[in-house]
Amino acid sequence: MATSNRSTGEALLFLTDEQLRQGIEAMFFAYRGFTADPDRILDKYGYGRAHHRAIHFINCVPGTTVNNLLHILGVTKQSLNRVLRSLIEDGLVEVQVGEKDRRERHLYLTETGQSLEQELSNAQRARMRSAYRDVGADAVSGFRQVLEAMMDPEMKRAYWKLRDNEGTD
Amino acid sequence: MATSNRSTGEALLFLTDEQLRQGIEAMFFAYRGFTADPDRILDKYGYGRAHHRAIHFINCVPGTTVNNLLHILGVTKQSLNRVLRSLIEDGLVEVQVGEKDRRERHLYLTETGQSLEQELSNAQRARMRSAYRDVGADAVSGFRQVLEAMMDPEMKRAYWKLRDNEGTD
DNA sequence: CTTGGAATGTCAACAACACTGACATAAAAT
DNA sequence: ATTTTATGTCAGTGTTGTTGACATTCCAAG
Repeated sequence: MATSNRSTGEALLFLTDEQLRQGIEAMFFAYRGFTADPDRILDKYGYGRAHHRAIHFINCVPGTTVNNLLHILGVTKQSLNRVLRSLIEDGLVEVQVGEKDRRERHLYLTETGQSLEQELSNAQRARMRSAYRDVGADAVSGFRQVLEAMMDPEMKRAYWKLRDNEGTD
Repeated sequence: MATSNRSTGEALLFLTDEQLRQGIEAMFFAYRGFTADPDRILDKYGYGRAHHRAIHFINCVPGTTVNNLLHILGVTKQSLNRVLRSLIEDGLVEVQVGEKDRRERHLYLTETGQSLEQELSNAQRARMRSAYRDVGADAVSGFRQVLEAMMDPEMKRAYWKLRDNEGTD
């Protein structure tokens, strides 16, 4: 095996291409599991993953503007607009024109929207909780560290911004 | 320091909805980073993520059949076929009719295909390697454990089957 | 050997959701 | 008054998933 140079410091990080490839595949299969439960629920309502993402972050940052959501989700406004339109038509999302800047549209989940958000995130959390329980707290900490290290710097900022919001706002 | 307030030391399972939600968002943002580099490369050649997945697993299990690939990727044969057709036309994948069962098509990467596979996986491995180095071996182990625990049982089997193959075959 | 069913793979059409580009509207900023 | 910003809309395109229909091949029962 490739772990022949155990004595040197480098060997502590088993960074063979083989190990890295396994990480890549684990990421692929795990993400499938990660989205499987919400996908089944969304299908019932005729929605897709794009709707889920919008609902998730509107719930997370109530009153967020379209532009803000755009940056978090990393899609074009045309793409987001299609999704938002259907959510608004179906009464899951409410729009409020900004008071200070009346160009802005602030987005909120209605009660119906919140209930779908609950249904979706309950399913997703259940899987996450079960995985966490299987492996223990130390593994979870490592999991989060690696994920964060894998993000683009921009995304890392968005991620932290969301985490700050919920503490202060 | 921005690193989380109380993650490392405690052996408790902090399974609050809030902590789980952060895990969900980390997964979302990290997967974006995970696919960003290959996506840029694929774009140059006019391919998409589906092509990447096919190339990856054909490289991983040379001579695999269409049906086998179908199950690994979790798509319909029609969807896979479109992708395979373009890869074959472009000379990246080679098809061999099965000797024992001539209904089967065995898939192999050509030299051109292998070189694209290298380009793609080098980019993806570079990010993975960098993330691994940032966090250390223990965190990596935890990362892999959680990912595996998040997979559907079916996918976990596929994941292990791939890891077995490369040792024996 | 022939026939019918199962397995495998291909072709065609369609839907979801991303993209770009062009344009419209309204409001804020200069 | 003009420019910039935030948002929304229309049209067109591409990738990737879906279903339905069909061709090919194998195998087994008659």
